[in-house]
Amino acid sequence: MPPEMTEKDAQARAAPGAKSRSKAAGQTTPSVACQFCPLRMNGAFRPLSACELESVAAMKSDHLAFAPGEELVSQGQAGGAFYTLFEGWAARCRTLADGSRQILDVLLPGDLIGLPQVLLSRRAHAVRALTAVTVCALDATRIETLVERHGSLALGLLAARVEDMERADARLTLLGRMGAEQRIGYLLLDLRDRLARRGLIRGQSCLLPLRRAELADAVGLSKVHVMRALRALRTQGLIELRHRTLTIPSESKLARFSGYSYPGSGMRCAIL
Amino acid sequence: MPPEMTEKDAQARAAPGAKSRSKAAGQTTPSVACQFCPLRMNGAFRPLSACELESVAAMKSDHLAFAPGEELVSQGQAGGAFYTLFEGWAARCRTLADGSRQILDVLLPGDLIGLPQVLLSRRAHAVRALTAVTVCALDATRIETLVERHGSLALGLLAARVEDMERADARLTLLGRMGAEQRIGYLLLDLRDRLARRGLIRGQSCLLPLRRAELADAVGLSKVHVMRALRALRTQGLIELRHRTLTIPSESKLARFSGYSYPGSGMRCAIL
DNA sequence: CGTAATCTTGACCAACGTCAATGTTCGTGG
DNA sequence: CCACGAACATTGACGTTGGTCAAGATTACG
Repeated sequence: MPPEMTEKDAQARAAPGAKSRSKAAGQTTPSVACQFCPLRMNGAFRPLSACELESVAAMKSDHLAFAPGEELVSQGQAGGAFYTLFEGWAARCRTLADGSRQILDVLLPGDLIGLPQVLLSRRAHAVRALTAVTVCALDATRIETLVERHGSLALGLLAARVEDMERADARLTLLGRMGAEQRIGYLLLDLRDRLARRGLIRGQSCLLPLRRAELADAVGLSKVHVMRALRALRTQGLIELRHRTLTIPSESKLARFSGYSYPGSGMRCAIL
Repeated sequence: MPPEMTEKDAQARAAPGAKSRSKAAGQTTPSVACQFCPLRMNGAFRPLSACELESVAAMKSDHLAFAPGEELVSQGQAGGAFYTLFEGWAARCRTLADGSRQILDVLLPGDLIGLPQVLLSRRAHAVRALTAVTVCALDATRIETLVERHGSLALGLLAARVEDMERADARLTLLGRMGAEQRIGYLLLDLRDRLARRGLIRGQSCLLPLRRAELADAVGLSKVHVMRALRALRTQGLIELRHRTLTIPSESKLARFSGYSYPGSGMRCAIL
């Protein structure tokens, strides 16, 4: 079952799409104040009191940009990068000794990046930009006072982690007990749903910047088999995916097919 | 890939080993004070200040016993069971519509049970006793004041969740990118290691109460294929598993084989 | 317009699931 | 203490899912 890698694949995924781009890692760009954060206005975060929001805003130290393919956090070393993803897509992923890769989760705007390093001073996985990305850099040292001062914010942060854990459980079940077509269907629905809840899409179509190889790494299949599953789903009229555009004609139909169930009134990340 | 189920299997796993046992669900048994908790004395938990320990001890409301096969928490409904596993083994697991089952994690003494219900008022998975089990029942309503009063305890709780997440990531990689023998080897090492860090085993052998079917549900394989993998591991001299007794001659050899890496100075659950 | 990356497909092979039959262990009642 | 039966463990034979290889079509982008 371990899908081995060719020389070519390995070098392709080192920086997909990014060739000789001169934009270097973590460029500072014009900042956005938390109080006027469009994500927060969209209801992507749980509502905060004025006082809490002030403390959160004080944590933001910078606004950085990364090119597609760049690593925001790399596997193995210690250190304290701590971000909120503001714009674009990223992936938490783990690379094995044999070069094969598992995408642990796809990160969307509003998701927190780097909590493990902050709390555990260890990083078992990397975070890589899938598209061009901007992030809010957070001052990790302030998290202690934040938690001490705002108990309800700490609870919210905890609840967000627990919710992440539930999503992780769902993915585990997906890989352990479900077939290729269901895996793909589930992943696509999950992404669509998360985007929708953050007010980032409207119609029944949306942009899906993931390549086939990345889909494969996310659901634990080979690139070729992902193709087969996609074709099967298309044949059944469940999805349409061409030119990076995903269309799901009937969300409920696909949900039934892939065993996806809608999460409760989910508020996601706790802070910006 | 979805391992379907026979009629017989389904009814077997409903209450494995427990037939007409009269011991009912959640019997109260003699309690143990947190201050003298043997687990804490073994260093299973992160050290607490006297003040913190007092608050934690105040949360403990009862000490309950469950028979093997009983559900401590059942899938789907709302409600606030909140425990620390004190003695015995349990499993978080999710049952699919077709009757197949995924074990999301094996719970050992010291692990927290029920945080999702407390924080999310939703339970996407059940928790089932694998052996006879006793738990410390916690008063869920007190968690808010606990977090507000003891910031460092809240951070610890958060860190423990993040650490859990890392283990979940490892399991995902396991199912997505590794073969049957590696999956089994990894699971066994992980269990052994967690037991050892809590001072629950000493030699190179230990009791492994998991049945073959449960191993299978944990690593996303069929019962039969688990057998094949076990045989292969035994042939290679990596493990010996007979009569519920697991022996790992060379931990480092098995670790190398299965891609297992030892976690940092891990302190696990934050409270009792 | 040309080159490299990605997508797509077919043919073939390995890993894993399913079915079914036979031992083994263990608890229970005689 | 022994005999019985019900889970549980183990194994072989065979079918299905998914991986690998390799070639061509299409797209993205300079």
